Amino acid sequence: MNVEELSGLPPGAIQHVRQEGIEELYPPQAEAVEAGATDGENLVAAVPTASGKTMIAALAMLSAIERGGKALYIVPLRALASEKKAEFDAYEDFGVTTGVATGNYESTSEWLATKDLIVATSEKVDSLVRNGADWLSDLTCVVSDEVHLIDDRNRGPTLEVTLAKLRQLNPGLQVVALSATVGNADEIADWLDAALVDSDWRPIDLRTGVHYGNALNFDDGSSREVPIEGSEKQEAALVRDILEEGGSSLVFVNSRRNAEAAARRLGGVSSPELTDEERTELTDLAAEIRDDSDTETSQDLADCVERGAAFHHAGLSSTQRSLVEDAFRDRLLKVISATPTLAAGVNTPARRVVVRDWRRFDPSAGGMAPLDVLEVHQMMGRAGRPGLDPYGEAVLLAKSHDESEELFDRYVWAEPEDVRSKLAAEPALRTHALATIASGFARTRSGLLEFLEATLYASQSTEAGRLESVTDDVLSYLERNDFIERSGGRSGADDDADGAFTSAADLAEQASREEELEATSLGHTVSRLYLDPMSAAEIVHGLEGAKERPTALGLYQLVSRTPDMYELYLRSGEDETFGELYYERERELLGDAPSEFEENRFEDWLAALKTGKLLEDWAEETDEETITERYKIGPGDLRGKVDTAEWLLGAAESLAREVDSEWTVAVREARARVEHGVGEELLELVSVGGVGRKRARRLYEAGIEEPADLRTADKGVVLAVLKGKKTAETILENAGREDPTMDGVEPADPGNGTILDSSGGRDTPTESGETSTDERADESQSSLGDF
DNA sequence: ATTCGAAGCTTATAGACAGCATGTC
DNA sequence: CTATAAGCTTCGAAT
Repeated sequence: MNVEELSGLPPGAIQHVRQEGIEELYPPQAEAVEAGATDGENLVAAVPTASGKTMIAALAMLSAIERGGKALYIVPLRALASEKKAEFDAYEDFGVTTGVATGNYESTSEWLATKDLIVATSEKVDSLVRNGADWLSDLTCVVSDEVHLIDDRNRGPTLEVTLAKLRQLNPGLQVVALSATVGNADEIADWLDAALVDSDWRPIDLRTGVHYGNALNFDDGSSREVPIEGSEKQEAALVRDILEEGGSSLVFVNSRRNAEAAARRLGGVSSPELTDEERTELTDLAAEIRDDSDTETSQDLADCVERGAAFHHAGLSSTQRSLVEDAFRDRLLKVISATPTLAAGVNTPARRVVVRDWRRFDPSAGGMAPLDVLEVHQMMGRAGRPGLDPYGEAVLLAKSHDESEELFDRYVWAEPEDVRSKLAAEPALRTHALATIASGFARTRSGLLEFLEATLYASQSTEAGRLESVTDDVLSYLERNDFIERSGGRSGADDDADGAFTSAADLAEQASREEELEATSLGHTVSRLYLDPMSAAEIVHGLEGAKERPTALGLYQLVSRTPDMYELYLRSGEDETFGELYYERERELLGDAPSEFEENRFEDWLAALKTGKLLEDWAEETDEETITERYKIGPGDLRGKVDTAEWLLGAAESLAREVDSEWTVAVREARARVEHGVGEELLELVSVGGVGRKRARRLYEAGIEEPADLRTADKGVVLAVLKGKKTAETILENAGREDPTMDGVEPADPGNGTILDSSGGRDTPTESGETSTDERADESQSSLGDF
């Protein structure tokens, strides 16, 4: 189908598509159009990555917008949200505006109402539904990208419930679900009342194979000799082999450490192939990476990058991840070794993909468990860069002939697994049952069950009554913890828990005499805050049990033990370290500690203490390098923890207000301290624009203790402390100083001179610059060892 | 004695959404 | 209870 044949798009859209160099639609795209994608029909497109899925979505969204509607594009990752946003921004040429809604990249709800197309994470959409964003009812088209993630134990139910809610909210809504190729795309299509486009077609040929010995054998029967030289590893031979032809590669491994070690080795392969120009650019890139964060991980990454290789995992900061991804896309980096982060993330295609490890540690399996076919296929799908590579190659590594056979059977020839709903898991249902009741989607037990009937779970469920019994467990949990109330009707729904209802009439009759379920004020708050009810219960309980003002550590440990915080892992020997810390600071901790004899629970408690201690270190201005080294984590982990703590403590503050806790202020202060990473005494300074933890500390040491001091302090001192003239001016201006200019001001040593502006400052205490730089340095030295 | 390397033993294990209101060094 | 690579430590052989 030629793009000229498309109808119903905004004027200019076709021209835009042609400017992108697209004349003909890919077969799956044409199929999607024939299935009614541009006519508002529901559609499930199960097609490989990089086969033009976004185009299918775009055609549906643009035609919906042209008909006067509004479109929503749901993505699983924040990084993908910004990637899509950048892509859709080009539609502005023909008058289609795009907005983004994610947790950290914020647009106000009113502002989103003015946009034609909105990109959001599934959680954000869920949250918007809970908070009743009124523009949601204007939606006429919803796209769900990577819809197979419904299978994900943690986040799948959110997507599933959100789609069900949007459809209920908006009966005429067009749903377009984009999925990787999965076993049961037809089931998903049935669930969504959608037409199905199920295709293996790819714009670039993908050859998959297994490397064993010196040979690379492909699925089409062809083979290629890839000899191993000397003591090099298989993946090194494969990377070298394709690099000699000018192709880049992506190596997937199963742990961070392996990713780093592999990148170090692969640098030896890429380095000799670099041109002088590339070397210079890579040196700059390495400098940017070191600049972003001063940690060992950054150093290691920068060292690899200088040699044309990189590793990629969640320990990297988001900046570093983007730098690596961009440089790889620009063909500056020749090889990346990555954990699964890269398989599901933003688009980073390579000529050759090597899936080195096909087993991963999984404690629930008691050891190494094989990866899902779907996951391996997702990795392999990264092979082949449209327009750059003649074909893509995906290679698995075998160490024996038997393994080679197994890999062919298990992954090369195998069909991906079915997508199975995980909604009946109690943690998921706990959250979504509350949200569904709180936002008025259901008012009774049977109403809730009726709503759940509209989910994929119900359409897949084989175990009759399972959803019902989990629902009852969850409802009684919610009631016990004061998140919902039952009123009217007969008391207790349990008496009919075992008799599954059969007809709609039964159901209606049951509903009519059934008690009402209503969220309490606390329940509403919890739902709106997007907290797991169990987290909320833990926090409320902890705050209510506090006899005296909670310390920062107490609050940090409290939020760290909620299910919403991904705890740090307790390493061997650390149970002792943190056991000691626990006895030392037991009094600060909120709530009841489990007994030491309940081993698992006590260990969780200590793991939360470890996480809490990390947050305390951060709030005591310990530098990034020290923390990452002390806890053996990457900069990305630290920022992630701080971010989550900030969110949870913000929520905790709302909860504290809700239950009239007397510790609201303590919570707020603890939150502000993690947010800025500073001690209590710097909280005021840090509120001035341009002043962060480092600058605040230096200003404080120079005797400038609060924003008011900035307005009266000697400019020379300020300049000496803040280094840059421009920085100093901006900060003084932000502090509200009348005359912030630094023209003609010379840096003045605060140590032996006056701190006050000689021309008449007011009440700045001269004696307060006493915490000397040396003292602080000593402090951080000694705290290094006390672990 | 010193150095180097193979062999044996120990150790540790992927990812990342969310409130609210604005901006680090 | 299922694995595996990396990174130590140890031990032995070659220098």
